[in-house]
Amino acid sequence: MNFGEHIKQLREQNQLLQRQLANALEVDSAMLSKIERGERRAKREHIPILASLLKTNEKELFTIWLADQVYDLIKEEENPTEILKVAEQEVNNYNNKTNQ
Amino acid sequence: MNFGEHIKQLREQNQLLQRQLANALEVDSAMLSKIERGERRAKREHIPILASLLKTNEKELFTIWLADQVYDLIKEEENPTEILKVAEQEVNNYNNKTNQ
DNA sequence: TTACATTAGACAAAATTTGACAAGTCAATA
DNA sequence: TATTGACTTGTCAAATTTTGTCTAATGTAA
Repeated sequence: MNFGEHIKQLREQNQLLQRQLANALEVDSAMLSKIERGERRAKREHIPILASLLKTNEKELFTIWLADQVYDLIKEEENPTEILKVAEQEVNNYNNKTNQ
Repeated sequence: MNFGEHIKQLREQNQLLQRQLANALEVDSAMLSKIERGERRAKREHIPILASLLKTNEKELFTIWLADQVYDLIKEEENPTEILKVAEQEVNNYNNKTNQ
């Protein structure tokens, strides 16, 4: 489930209209439509507002939001999993350096 | 090992100067210095040139190059590993959809 | 000192992203 | 069939980000 679909699903569960979410985020509803379809990106500061309105966990939503951007970066490549693996090594490597 | 450090190491192994690599990439050497220090990003079309001059595997270098961008995206976050995990689920999910 | 390699800062140019607006589709219903 | 409301689409200028050069600085070895 990518970010946009996720938002859409939660929005429908909560019986909200795009217009209402859009209003809360201070964008027009065309913009929210784009966000749901992944044509535009929600802003970082939109996440807490969305989490609150959609009654979902903010950290989790934030994680999905960022994971979506990671996915965008690698989805067209032939070895996306390998790329993620290397990125993870970087993360672990950095953790080792700072935590010792 | 991030992309810049990697390039630098290979460059030194091959006893090349920044100026020489820069020349091949058609940028000035200040630019190559920035690339090595991660202050600027190499272009996609730089990768094959670098792989060739540095006598290293192009695909692998390309993977490191992209992994670096992924890492940049998540390194400041508190749960980078979790973000990668979610991104990987996306990848797998998409593979399932298209391969069945 | 001189020469050469590398780095740093500033800045304009280029590229990308953003978001509003207007017009469009679609479905429900009067 | 006309209307209304929800959502989508295309366009475009504005805003933001990224890029790469230039100049000056720093480091270093002869």
